[in-house]
Amino acid sequence: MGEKSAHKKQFIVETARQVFVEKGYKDVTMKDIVDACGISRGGLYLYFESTAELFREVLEAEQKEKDDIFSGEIPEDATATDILLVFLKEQKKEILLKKNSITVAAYEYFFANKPAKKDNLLRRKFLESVDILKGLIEAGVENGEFVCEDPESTAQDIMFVLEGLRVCSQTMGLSESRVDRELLYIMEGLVYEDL
Amino acid sequence: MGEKSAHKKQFIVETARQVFVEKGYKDVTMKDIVDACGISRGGLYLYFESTAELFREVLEAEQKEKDDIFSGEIPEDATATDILLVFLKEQKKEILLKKNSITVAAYEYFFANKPAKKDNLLRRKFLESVDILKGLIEAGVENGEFVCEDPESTAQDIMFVLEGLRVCSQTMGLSESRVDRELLYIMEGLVYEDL
Amino acid sequence: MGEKSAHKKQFIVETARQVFVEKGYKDVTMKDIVDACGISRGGLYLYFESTAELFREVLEAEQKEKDDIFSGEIPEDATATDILLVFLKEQKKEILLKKNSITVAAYEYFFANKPAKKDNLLRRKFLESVDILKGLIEAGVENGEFVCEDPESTAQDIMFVLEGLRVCSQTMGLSESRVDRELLYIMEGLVYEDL
Amino acid sequence: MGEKSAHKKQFIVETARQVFVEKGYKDVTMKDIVDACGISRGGLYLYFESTAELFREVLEAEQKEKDDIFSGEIPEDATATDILLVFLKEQKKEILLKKNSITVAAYEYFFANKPAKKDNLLRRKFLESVDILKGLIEAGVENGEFVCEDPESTAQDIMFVLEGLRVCSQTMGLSESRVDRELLYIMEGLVYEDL
DNA sequence: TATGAATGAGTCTTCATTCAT
DNA sequence: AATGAATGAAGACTCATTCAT
Repeated sequence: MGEKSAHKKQFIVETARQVFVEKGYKDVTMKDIVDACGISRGGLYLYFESTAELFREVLEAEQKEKDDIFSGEIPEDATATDILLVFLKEQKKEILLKKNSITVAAYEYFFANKPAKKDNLLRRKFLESVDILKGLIEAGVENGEFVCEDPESTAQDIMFVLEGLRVCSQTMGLSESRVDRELLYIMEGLVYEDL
Repeated sequence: MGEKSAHKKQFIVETARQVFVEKGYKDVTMKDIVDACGISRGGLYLYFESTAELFREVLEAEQKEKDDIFSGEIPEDATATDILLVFLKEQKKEILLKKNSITVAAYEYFFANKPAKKDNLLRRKFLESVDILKGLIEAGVENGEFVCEDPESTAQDIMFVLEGLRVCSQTMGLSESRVDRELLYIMEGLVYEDL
Repeated sequence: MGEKSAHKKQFIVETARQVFVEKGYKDVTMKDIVDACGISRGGLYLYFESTAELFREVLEAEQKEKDDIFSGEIPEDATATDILLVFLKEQKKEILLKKNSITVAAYEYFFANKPAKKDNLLRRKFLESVDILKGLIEAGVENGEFVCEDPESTAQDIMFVLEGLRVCSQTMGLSESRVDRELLYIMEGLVYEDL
Repeated sequence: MGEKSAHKKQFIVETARQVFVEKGYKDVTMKDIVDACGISRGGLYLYFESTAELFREVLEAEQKEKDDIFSGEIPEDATATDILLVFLKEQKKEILLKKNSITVAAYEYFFANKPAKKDNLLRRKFLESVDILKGLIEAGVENGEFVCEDPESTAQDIMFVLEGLRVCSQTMGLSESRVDRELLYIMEGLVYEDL
């Protein structure tokens, strides 16, 4: 595949992402992609043989873009609390977003397709996030910001809560205040002053 | 609709439930139902005009069966801790179940269909559960079993965690030990001895 | 068939008439009739084996009701001109009616079903009307009201014009003024004073 | 759509025309068209999304072919009488045709679909014909061939008669002699010598 | 590489008709 | 006579996929 083709492939992936964001995973047809991209049916098949393959590439591209769970800017002298707050704020934003998130499509995809554990992007991302959070909590404990006996479990707990918020937001709707309350609850479980 | 028809309708709902359990929501066609039930195409339409309507009835039937989140047996002299443990154990069982659960289908349905808040079964069930948990925690605090400053937030937190476990289990797979660890984490946050 | 059955049959025919008036002939299903009559599917088949048979009975009932083309009241001392005007006025009313007329359904039926000439109700009615008109014109000529060299051809011409107005009204829409103009044209061709 | 596709589209329209001629409008299914054309179901939908759309194109193609009501040959030195005779002869031919005419299908279509007046092809064609006839009659009056006080009303009258003949022919059947008699009646109402 | 016409399998939905009660 | 549940054939429509150009 030449350079030009690579560009086209990337273009398709980016365009397809929007389609998946808007329609989820299962409802997207090859025609939807073709129409959105303005290319021919045959043309699409030169690059992707199914929506499943295309979706996997969308997810991978997604990963490359934010290889860090902190897409926000973090100042040099930020405390652990600062960083955690930034992280939770970003998660909150994404959780409350009705559209423009690939979340629902990803759930739909992984409900139907169970890749081997090591190939499961959602799982990798989850574990990665747990790890980073764990490090952050340990740092906070170290410098006296946080109180936490089991940083790993706490990190995992936070991730499960976030996943719960995410899915609840998409299935039953969540008000901002309800999300705030939950995130506050998480923070209060960690910071020293509250005790 | 006579008595006989009512039976048939119930039979269809029960049979359809299995189909939804096996295939999720979106992949299920009227033909799948027809085949599973061994009835004619036209016959099914006498009772349900779409898979959506049928699925709603499946969910409602589901609700009627367990109108209480504690389907397990609870002894008269059970402590709050006992009851909470029973509840979490049942949740764990359901979370780890690969199949035989309508969970995935329900998620798929509610991703695609957003009923008004008061009609949203998932939401109703969630809030109901929060309420019951809250009562349980308050009772535990009362008699000195639990330590909890904000029972409602804690109850809600537990429910979000469970929802997170549920969706993670279905999308990335969860080992029993990981679930156990998380549930233990929840319990430890509540019981007195841990402090 | 007992007396009671005859009543029910008549009830079905009358109810079905309304359905045909509203939906034309081809779009009417047995279910439409069943619903309109509030009877059972099987029940309808006891009396009529198809919409075609039912429609024929509707037409026949129609005929019995107005066995005369002059459904309006005609005073004893009416002149030929008076009678002709009454007739044309009634025709005009029917022609301009958007609904409540069986016309379209009848056209649809006879487009698809060509009964033998003697069984063709539309034809019988047409010829009958020509005959009556012819007699009327002859009477008018007799007493000097009309000028007409060939009453039969004139009668037939009038009927063709009315049929043309009818079908044009239903396919392309006709304004009242256009109908008036045409009917006036017909009258002027007959009455003496105009020459 | 490329040149080739345009040909195929035209082929479908022409083939469909025959189907509509044979079965009328309402009884024609997409399958009928597909079978007649020897193409696939999906293929047809590439060009037309319904029988209604297809039928409209058939009508439009019909119009393009004979954009003049005089499809017959008219010699240079023809009199108004000649031309009118040619016109009526063609009309007669079409009226008496049992098949090969799109008439019935058009009636069925316009019974069920009432386009805005300016979009109603039947109406446009009717008014156009009235206009041409009016011009012809005026020319005939000018040179002494015809006697007519109101050429427009007369033209309209002729068109209503023709429409009446057309619909009667298709619903009750008309003998050639009956049509001849009516057309003769029309001519006699115009030409000078008869008075 | 790229196109887009073409295919045909699959699903949805409606309807006339039957038949056990 | 009357009911209405049940059937299955038939038509509408969509979609993944192929293939000649």
